[in-house]
Amino acid sequence: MGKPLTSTQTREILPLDRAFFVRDPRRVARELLGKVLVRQELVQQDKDRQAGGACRIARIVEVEAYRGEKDPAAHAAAGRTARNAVLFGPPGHAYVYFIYGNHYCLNVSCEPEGQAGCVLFRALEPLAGMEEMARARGIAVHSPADWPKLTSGPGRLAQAFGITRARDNGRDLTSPESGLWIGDDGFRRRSIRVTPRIGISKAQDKALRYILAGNPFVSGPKKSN
DNA sequence: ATATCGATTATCT
DNA sequence: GATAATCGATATG
Repeated sequence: MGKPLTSTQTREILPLDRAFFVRDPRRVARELLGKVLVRQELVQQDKDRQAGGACRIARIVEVEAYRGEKDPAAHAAAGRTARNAVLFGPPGHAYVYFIYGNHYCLNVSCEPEGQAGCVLFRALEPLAGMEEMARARGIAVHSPADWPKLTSGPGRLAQAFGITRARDNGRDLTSPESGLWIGDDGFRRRSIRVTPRIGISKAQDKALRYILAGNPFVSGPKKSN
């Protein structure tokens, strides 16, 4: 691709703390742009936690905010159920749901416990572990031009990171110990764009989709980027 | 480039 | 029984 991508340099990644997620999901969504999602299994070795297995890292470039019971398009709109219970629990945890009989989608819970706001991950820019992502996706990747097929779209990124409801629903995304977490690698984003959400049938007028302007990994029709 | 459609199942009415 | 925060394939301009 001829376009400038966000940095792929390897630097220390610091996990986000719980307080980051104790805010309105619109604010959390905006702040999550430019952060990274990490899948890194940790194994017990002697008395230390060691990194084990392939490490997958990707930058968050597109998210949507869902506003709990105030939001007709949110899964929590009708109150707490068995499916959405995580949304009403503590902030910073993974809410994973299964959709269209085919795909998983990843969200992170926001706001204080008892309030059900969340942020949906819609697209990522792969930074490391692309071979592992391709294997998880079941596709061949021949060049960087194929990378968007790994993580552009909520179903795709979940599959690339091996995320399922059975495995990851309720996982604490603030701790590297959990093997799936969100961190800050020092990247400083430039402009952000806000648009209506994609793929919903209710509350379509509200602008609650946040993207890194011009990033080639953002999903959906080009005009919405 | 845009449009339409089928797949496939957990969840809720 | 209907629906759904999607994807990939196919058709058409």
